[in-house]
Amino acid sequence: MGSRKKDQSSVTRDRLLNSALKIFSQKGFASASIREIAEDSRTTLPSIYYHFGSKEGLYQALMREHFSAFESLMDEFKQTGSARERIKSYIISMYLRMARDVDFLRLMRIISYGPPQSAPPFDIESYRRKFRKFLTTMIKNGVKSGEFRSANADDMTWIISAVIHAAAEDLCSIPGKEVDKKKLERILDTILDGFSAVKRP
Amino acid sequence: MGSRKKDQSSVTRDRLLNSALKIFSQKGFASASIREIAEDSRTTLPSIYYHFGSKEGLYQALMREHFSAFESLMDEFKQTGSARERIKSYIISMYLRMARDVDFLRLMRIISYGPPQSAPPFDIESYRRKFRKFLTTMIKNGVKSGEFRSANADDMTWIISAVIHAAAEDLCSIPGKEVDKKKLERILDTILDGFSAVKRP
DNA sequence: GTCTATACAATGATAGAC
DNA sequence: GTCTATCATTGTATAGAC
Repeated sequence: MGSRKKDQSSVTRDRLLNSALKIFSQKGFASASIREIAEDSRTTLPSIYYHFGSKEGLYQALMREHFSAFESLMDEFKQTGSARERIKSYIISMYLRMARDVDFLRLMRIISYGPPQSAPPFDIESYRRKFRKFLTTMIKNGVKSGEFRSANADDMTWIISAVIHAAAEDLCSIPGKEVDKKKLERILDTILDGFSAVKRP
Repeated sequence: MGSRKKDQSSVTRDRLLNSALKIFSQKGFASASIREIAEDSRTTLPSIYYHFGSKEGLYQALMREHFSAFESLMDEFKQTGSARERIKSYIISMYLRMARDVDFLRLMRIISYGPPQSAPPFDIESYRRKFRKFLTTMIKNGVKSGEFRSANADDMTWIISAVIHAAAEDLCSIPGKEVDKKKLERILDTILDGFSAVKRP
């Protein structure tokens, strides 16, 4: 620890993390073999135990590393413009962030929607709650200001969540991505028209 | 074969299929062990090989059996009422059908969104295409009749697909189901307001 | 810190008795 | 048709040399 340049140890560690993301995102936790991760990283099996203690330790380190980037998206978001603008801007920025880390997105999907208890516990749910609360607040502000109809704000949040969910799914799909930034903007406009108190021109 | 009542053979077969749905839907294909399926069905391991040839044969038989029910939903749908009514009616009927076969829904989710190639190939995609074509046609009819705005019909289809996708996800989630028939109806109304050519009263 | 070699458990599949 | 017993393979994890 504490050397000026990257020593052999941290190089091995980084290579293991990169290969772990690659293999875990392809096969999930249970079906991925640490033998394959060791081979892919061009190190050996005991290196995993030296650096991370166990298969689960490697997995936890990987999750922590990538997850914080999505957390900070909410914290650093600038609340300016109309509710419609704010919602669109945030969802688009989230979409662009997801597009830059598709392998991790795939891993999250496998963990979330794959067999329960097939992966070690990791608190994804608290992030989801934070996201939904963030979104609901923006929507309720839009209702309060008269920009949106006084329909059920939870329903509206559910709809936007379904959209970002499906957009993430599209990013993960290998063949024929259907969504891009422009399409997502159109989709959000169509949906926000359903929220709007007055008809869009 | 061809006995008047259920003979021991078909009883064993049915028990194996029931246990297979239970275990596969909990653990996915790769992580499920046929030993556990044999135990759960209170038969033995070689029975699986006698009736289905292999682990994959058991899986294929299970998928075929449950999948046809969802196929027939489209074929038997009565096309009456406005575009809005037809879309709502079809999505709700699909939702109710899903709610009656949640274990299979979980299995489909694990297969679709889990690790690729961790399960034997089964053509789910052709069903999805059929579903989307079915939906697009209803929407385009609504545009043609002037009931919906002349916005992008593919975007509208994508939105409805995202909704049924998220509703399925909600059905699969163990704790705190958020959606029910009433909420789904409200959600569809809010979304269809965004499609509508005139403002709803 | 990194390697070779290996212990140990669990899996899919099969042989052969009944 | 159903069982007990067993094989070959693969998985996580570790011991010990360097």
